[in-house]
Amino acid sequence: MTPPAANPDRALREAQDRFIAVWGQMAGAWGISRTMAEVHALLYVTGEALNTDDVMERLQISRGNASMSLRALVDWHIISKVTRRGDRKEYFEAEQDVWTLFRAIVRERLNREVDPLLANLHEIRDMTARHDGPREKTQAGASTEDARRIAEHNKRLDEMVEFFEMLAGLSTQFVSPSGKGLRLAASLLTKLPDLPRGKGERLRETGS
Amino acid sequence: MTPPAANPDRALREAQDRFIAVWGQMAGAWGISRTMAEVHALLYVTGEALNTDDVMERLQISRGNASMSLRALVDWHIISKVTRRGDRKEYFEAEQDVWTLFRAIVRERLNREVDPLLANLHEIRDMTARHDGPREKTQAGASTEDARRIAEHNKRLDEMVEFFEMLAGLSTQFVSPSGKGLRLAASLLTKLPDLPRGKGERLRETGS
DNA sequence: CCGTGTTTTCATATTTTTCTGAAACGTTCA
DNA sequence: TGAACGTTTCAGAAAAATATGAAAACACGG
Repeated sequence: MTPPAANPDRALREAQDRFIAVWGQMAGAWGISRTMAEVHALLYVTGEALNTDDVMERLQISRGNASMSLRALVDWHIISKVTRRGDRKEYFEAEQDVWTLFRAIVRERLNREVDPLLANLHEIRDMTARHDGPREKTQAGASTEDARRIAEHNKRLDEMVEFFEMLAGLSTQFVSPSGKGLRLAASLLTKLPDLPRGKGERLRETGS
Repeated sequence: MTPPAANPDRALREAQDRFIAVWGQMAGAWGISRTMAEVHALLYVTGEALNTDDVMERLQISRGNASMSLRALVDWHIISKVTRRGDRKEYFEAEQDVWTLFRAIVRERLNREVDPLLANLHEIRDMTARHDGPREKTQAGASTEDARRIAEHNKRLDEMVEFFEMLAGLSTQFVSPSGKGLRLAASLLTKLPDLPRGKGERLRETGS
């Protein structure tokens, strides 16, 4: 499956290609398209600044596709445009620090996915806000039963909102200033086995 | 866009539908298909145990689709099969604790995505292992230049491997025993502003 | 304001993913 | 064993996501 590869150049090229393929498969995990991931992989793994034609050629994709993908990656802030004096072409290079890369991805997904989700959850929660207390019997029927079901519904939503707010807050820490939160995460790993529960700090209890 | 909804039942139903829609949009983020997410949302938001026909009807999907989705969700361990005495139908109910749900998802993605990725990265790293040191000039050409490029390549891969090993380790903590790691994460949030950097702590360890 | 080299756009084509529905397959109970 | 019920499978249909490529839009230098 992996022929020894005679000379260094060949080995390097093969390793790069394989990295690109593997990274491409992770596309789903990053929430980007396969090709985008491959373009990023190429830029990352070569460490060079490449132009659209380089990318087209190496990845065998169309100009339009390359252009779109590169732009999207720039929007994601994980590659950046580089211009060379005396050369009208635009070059692109990938962020080389893995942590920075990861931070950018988390930040972006936070903005694109978690924030909107939270907004929606809040709205949804409000839809049944007025109905939950032991209020008047809005209709004839079993208002008590209704109230119970709605109360449970609201509890579920509240828990979910709380959870995602926690997640968003945590991610923001991870992401913001200079990524110090991340280092923390790493250090956690090494000293976690016996975790330092700060104080009484129960965060809920969610009895099913 | 959101009519006040006269009676409680109606409000509840609308809130549920909207939750299902919103959750369905997050499907990509969880790495599952839209319908799967909707089915899960339905089970979660109603809090009831439903059978295939209930799901088909409420979501307006085919039997095959419902069956597939339910099974996949069971495989993901985020819903479970429930059998009722004296009823031949199979019912399904969703895990109601958000943290448990999240843990299940993380665990699953760890197994399905991160672990294979790490295996691949290691293999890829090995492809250029023999070429990196200031070794013999395998071929005629500029072996020094080759060596430099390969050394850089290896450095990039090593960093990436290290990163994902950290991530895998961290996630495992998050996920494993009884989710104690998660509680920790939450508490972090509340006391992070001034983070407790342990020591010089360069993350490393992880030797393959 | 042209000419040349480059990038962007976008309608159309292609590929991939997801869904459907009906047949095949189990199970249980008389 | 076989009728009644229920679940799973899967080939083909439908839908969604991606890619292509040629034309339009840009950007300069002259």
